[in-house]
Amino acid sequence: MKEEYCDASETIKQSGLARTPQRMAVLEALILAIHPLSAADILALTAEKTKINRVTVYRILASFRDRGIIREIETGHANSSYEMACAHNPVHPHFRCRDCGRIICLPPLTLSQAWDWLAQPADFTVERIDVQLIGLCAECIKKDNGNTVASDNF
Amino acid sequence: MKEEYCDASETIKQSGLARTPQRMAVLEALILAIHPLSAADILALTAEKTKINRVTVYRILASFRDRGIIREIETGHANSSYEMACAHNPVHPHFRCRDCGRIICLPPLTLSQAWDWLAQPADFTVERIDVQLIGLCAECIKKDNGNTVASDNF
DNA sequence: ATCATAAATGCAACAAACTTGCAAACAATT
DNA sequence: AATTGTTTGCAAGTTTGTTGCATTTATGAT
Ligand SMILES: [Mn+2]
Ligand SMILES: [Mn+2]
Ligand SMILES: [Zn+2]
Ligand SMILES: [Zn+2]
Repeated sequence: MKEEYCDASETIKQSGLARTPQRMAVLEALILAIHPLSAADILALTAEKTKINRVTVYRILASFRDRGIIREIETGHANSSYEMACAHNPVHPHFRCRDCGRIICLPPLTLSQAWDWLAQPADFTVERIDVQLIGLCAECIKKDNGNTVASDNF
Repeated sequence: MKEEYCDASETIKQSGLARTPQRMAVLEALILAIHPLSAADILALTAEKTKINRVTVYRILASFRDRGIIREIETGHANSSYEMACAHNPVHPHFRCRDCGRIICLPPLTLSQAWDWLAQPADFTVERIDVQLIGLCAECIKKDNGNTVASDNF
C-alpha cells in the first residue's frame, strides 16, 4: 500500500511539536509499518529504542492524529489502530477480522466492488460491510459555534 | 428509516430463546427506537418496565446479535449501538458525531454520493468516511476449520 | 396444576483500553 | 547557561464490557 517513506524528523518539525525521542520512535514505527499498528504494538516497538510510557504513547498518538499526521482506524470494542496519513498513504478501506481483530489495508474500492467480495470469498471471507460518515452533528455544530467562529476570525 | 414494526413476542419465539420479561423489554425498546440504542440507553429504557441488570442487557444483546435479530453498530472506543436487523430495516450506512457520539441512520448510499457530502455540508458536516469489510482473515479461517467442519458434518 | 430441568438472570469481581492530575524532566529559545 | 513552556512518567480513575457462580425462572413433560 505504502511505497515511499516520510522523514520522521521533518514531519515532527513541521507540526510544531517538540522533537522528543518518544515522538521520533512512535513516528518511525508508523512510517516503517506495513500494517496499521495498535497502541500496544507501538509501545512494544518503541520501548526497544527509548524509555517510553504507555500513557505517553496514547498522548503522542492523539496529538499526531489531531494534526492529521496519522489516521486512527477504529475497530469497535476499544482497540484502535493507527497508520500514516501522509501523501504516500492515501485514504483507503480496511478489512477487519472479527475473530483476531487483525486490520488489513485494502486498495481503493467502490461499494459495489466491496459487495462482490461477499459472494466471492478470496483469501479472507467478508461477512459484512460497514460504512460510517464521521463528522459533527447539527447539535454539536451549534454548541461548538462560539469556539469555532472565534478562531475563524483570524 | 424503519416504517413498520416487528412483533417482539413472535421474534423471540422464532429464535428459540426463552421469552423472558427482560428479553421482551430489550426487543420492544429496539423495535420502537428511532435511532440505534447503546447498552446504557437500553438499560435505562428497560429498567422502567422490568427488573433488569446491566450484565443481562449485554448478554441479551449478544444473543440477539448472534442470531441476526439485531445489528451491532461499532463506534470505536467501545460504545456500540444496536438496531433491529429485521426486514423493515435493511443494512444502511450511519453518520456518527465525533463529538457527542450520536449515531444517525442514513439512507442507502453509494460511496461517491457519500463523498459529495464532504463538500456540501448539510445539517451535519462530514469530515471522514470509514469503510470496513468485516469477516474472517485467512489465519482465522484455518484455525477455526476444525470446529466449523465438525459441526458442518451434521 | 405440579415437577423437573435446562436456561436465564443477578451479583460481585474482573479485565482491557483509555484518561486525568500533577510533579519531575526535558526541548527550544534566548 | 538560564528560562520557560512543553512533554513525560507515574498513580489513580473511568468506561465499557466480561466471567464465574449461586439463585431464579421459563418451558415442556407428567
Ligand atoms: Mn490502511
Ligand atoms: Mn441504522
Ligand atoms: Zn483473524
Ligand atoms: Zn454531536
